[in-house]
Amino acid sequence: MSVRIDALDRKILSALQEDASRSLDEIAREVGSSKTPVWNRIRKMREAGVIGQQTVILDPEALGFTACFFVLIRTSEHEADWQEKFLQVLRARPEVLEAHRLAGEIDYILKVRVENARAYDAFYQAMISEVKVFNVTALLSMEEIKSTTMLPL
Amino acid sequence: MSVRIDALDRKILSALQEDASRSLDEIAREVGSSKTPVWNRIRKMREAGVIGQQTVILDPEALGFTACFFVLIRTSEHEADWQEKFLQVLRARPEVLEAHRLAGEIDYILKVRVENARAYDAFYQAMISEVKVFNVTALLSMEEIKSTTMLPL
DNA sequence: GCTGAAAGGTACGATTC
DNA sequence: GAATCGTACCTTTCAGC
Repeated sequence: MSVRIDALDRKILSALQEDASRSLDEIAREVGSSKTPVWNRIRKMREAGVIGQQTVILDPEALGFTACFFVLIRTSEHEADWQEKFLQVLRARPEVLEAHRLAGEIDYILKVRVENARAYDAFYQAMISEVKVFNVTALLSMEEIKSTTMLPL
Repeated sequence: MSVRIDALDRKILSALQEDASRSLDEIAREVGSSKTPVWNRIRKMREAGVIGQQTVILDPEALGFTACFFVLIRTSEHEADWQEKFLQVLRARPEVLEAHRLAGEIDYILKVRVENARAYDAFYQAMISEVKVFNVTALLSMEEIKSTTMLPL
């Protein structure tokens, strides 16, 4: 499951994060190695799950997703059953891009991307009808200052 | 700049989001078209910026980024100069994966990925030394329930 | 663990309808 | 707007160092 990641691995990961469309040759040149070793390392890291999904970042605005909310949730329920149900609901809803369970007063935070405020309300109504929550605060994003998936390797 | 996105475009985007490593042939088959039109549409959407960076999702835990914080920031400063400085600071810091300017009482939210709590404190100290903020609340993630970059097309 | 080469597949552009 | 084809390049494997 786990792998030792050395300096060369980190360089490879960094290059892939930046632009996964480049050829092995280019990446090998950039990290100061050659094709085969780079390819073997990538394969191993894929198998180990260090490298996950290969994807493409789309422009949400261009596709009509003009509203982004961060949702702070408090609950009075802390049983395992309730939590399991809640996680299922979150995972099933594609507009929930991120969900974290938190330490402290606020129990959960969600990042929700939708077409507009009405679509958010539809999501909110659907969520509270499926699972009981104590308090919900929605923070509306006015401007996406920064958004990256790149870890600071 | 902007493009009309039709149903076929959406299918293509959806397929690319899911797995950008597949060949044109496979994608064409999946969306019910053939290579050339699919390729032309992808090229146009890339040029228009609808399709952005092609990347790889890495496992943060496997790479030692065990701490994730959501940071709620209030400021007393609302002049353009201050804001410009603040944005520069956020954009320059690679541990800030997301930053949004918000409507309402809380002015900004950040998502910060770091090695551990000590690294977060280093980030926090650095940030407040560079720019004046009124109030900062850090929410510590205990569990990443869900994390995706895929828009619900 | 690295190098080099070889085979099969793939992207991309030109051309044609 | 879509199919066919050709070339250059790219991925993947494997034998030898």
